[in-house]
Amino acid sequence: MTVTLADVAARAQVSPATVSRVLNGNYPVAASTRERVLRAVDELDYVLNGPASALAAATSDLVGILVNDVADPFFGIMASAIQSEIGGPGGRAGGERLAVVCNTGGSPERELTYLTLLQRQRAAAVVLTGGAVENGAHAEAMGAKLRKLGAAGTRVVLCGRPPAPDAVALAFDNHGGGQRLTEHLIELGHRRLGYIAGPEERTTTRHRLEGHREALAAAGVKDDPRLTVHGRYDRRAGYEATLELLRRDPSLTAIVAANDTVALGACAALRDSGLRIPEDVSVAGFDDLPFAIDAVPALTTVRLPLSEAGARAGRIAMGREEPPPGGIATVPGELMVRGSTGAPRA
Amino acid sequence: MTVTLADVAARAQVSPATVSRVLNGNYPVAASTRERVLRAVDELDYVLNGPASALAAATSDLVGILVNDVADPFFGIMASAIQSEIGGPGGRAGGERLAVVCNTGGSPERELTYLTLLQRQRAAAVVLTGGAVENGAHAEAMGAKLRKLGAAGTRVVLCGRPPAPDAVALAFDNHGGGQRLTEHLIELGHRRLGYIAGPEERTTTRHRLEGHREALAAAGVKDDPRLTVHGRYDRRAGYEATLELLRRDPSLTAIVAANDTVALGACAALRDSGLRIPEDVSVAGFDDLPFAIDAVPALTTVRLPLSEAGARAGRIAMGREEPPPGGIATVPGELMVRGSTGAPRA
DNA sequence: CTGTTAGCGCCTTCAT
DNA sequence: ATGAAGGCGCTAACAG
Repeated sequence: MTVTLADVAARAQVSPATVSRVLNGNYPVAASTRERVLRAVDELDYVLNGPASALAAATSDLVGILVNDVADPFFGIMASAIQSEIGGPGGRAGGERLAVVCNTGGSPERELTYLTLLQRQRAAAVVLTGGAVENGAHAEAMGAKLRKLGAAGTRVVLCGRPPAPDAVALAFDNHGGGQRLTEHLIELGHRRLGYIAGPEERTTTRHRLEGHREALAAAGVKDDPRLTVHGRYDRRAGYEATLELLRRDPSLTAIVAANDTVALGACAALRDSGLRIPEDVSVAGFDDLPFAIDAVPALTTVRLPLSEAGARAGRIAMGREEPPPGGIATVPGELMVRGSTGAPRA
Repeated sequence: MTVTLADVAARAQVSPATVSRVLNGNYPVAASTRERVLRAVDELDYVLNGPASALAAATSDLVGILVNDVADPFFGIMASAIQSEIGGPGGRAGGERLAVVCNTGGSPERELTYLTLLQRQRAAAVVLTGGAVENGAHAEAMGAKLRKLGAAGTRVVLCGRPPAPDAVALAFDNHGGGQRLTEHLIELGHRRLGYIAGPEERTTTRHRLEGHREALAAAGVKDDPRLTVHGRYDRRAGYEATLELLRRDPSLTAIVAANDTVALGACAALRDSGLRIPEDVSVAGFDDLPFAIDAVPALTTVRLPLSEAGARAGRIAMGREEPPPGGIATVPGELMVRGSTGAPRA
């Protein structure tokens, strides 16, 4: 029924092994023979059987990419960049590798489940993106799983995620970025700053928040715990948290959001409350997603090189670039000062 | 070295066949036996070999998703929704299916290449998203490829893509949406409308543009060809096209953009030109991506139910929902009137 | 450079 | 309800 390698071999009058060699191109084959084989492949419209090939060779052309949610540009951009680097020569059968994108929704259980599924597929590599959940038990389970993957020959790379044993890590400098952002606001003269943080248990949330607090402390600004509100990393959380912050302290002059999406929600809440940005309240985000520049006024934020980091993670995962020394690199963020922040009202 | 099914069988003191049956759960096994097997699996930390399993069973747990670029929320949202529906029971070994996301960049060649790669993987299903390129030769090659996939047992679903033979299609009503949008502007009193279209050869571009022209014709507004500019589906194209349109006709009072991203670029260009929205020039987009509502003023656009359509495509691809009658359904868009459109200046 | 020979690890009739 | 046996399609030594 379906055409197999043996059929091709018969038609080209060579052995199956030779056909395999031509297809994989990792072995010398006479030009004339190759020609004949390729013609037979074409005539028979033969398509290699991936599973069979993977079974025999004990490797596959699949690369796993774990994200919270591809619908979120933060992850979509990284996934896209990773993917752009996993193709190319070096692999089996044409060097084309497929990206398996897994939406974990940030759930530790799903992360583990997907890693097992990728292990089952004998994935060539796995890239985990975004912050991790802080939970001892889970961290341990995760570490064990990553170790097993590594032992099975799957390269593991963390992208925008804090370092972990047994994995190469490209970590974003969330701490430093958060710090510089708040320093910027303090320099502008702000003293009453509201902070809309992400979910409590995530590393990203904690690091950005710690940077913020450090900047406050360094400037001798007292950190009023009532001015920090936690919520999810989405627009609605930003909207509601802003209303809450305004309720708690109508005199605040700036709002720092966990990320750009949250910041947009904050802007909407401020507008709906009749407050001008930045005349009445300054707003800052984090990430510098594409839409940040189109906010009105344009959003002051910390630019993370998502695309560059993703591409690099992809290359490392493919063994096309050396891992950073010690297996860990910190990717800095860049403060982007735009129109949404200004001097506080008098 | 690596634990195999036989190892599990030995430890549980049953035959490999029994272990297989327990793992796949599609065959009666005594509760006590199952118990023993599962314990052995656990103790040995056994992980099924996907390729071997796929080879023997002649099916895989992979589902292909073709997109232009996951970094674009338009595609990211659909990919995310599709993915959310491909898991669940019904499949092999736990029913978890993996999504293989393929960035085609809109290139016909890459589309074909990825389809071959998915065919090679014996993918359980493939969902193609977004508009198609209009090109006879390519359409034919594509049709042939889809037919082969279908013949090999891979379910093929088109999502937000015009119908094609041998595939179930959920098509967006780009034509109708484009038409209603322009009708809206005409009703507001606009007569000089600039149109920023997408790339020439794409179905999405053509359908939206035709809807626009039809609305113009119906209202007896002459369609000045100089007021239509083609460009890519990105912000920069919108920016540049807007400057070009303003150059060609400074008297225009409205700009209709190919999509929301392009519309943001248009807004930026207008602001930079010192023009107010909508007092001087109205702007409209298409898609209603999440950021559209946060534009200032909020963007009038046509809402496409990307998430709903993606979810439905995913269910159909998994055989969990009946395909629409005739294999074709048209998904309507909804006109969202917001602040970026208003009456033309006097 | 090419053919021969064994599996890779699992599923699935066919018996029992 | 369980076991035995063959083969899924390909690759990787090993010869030649």
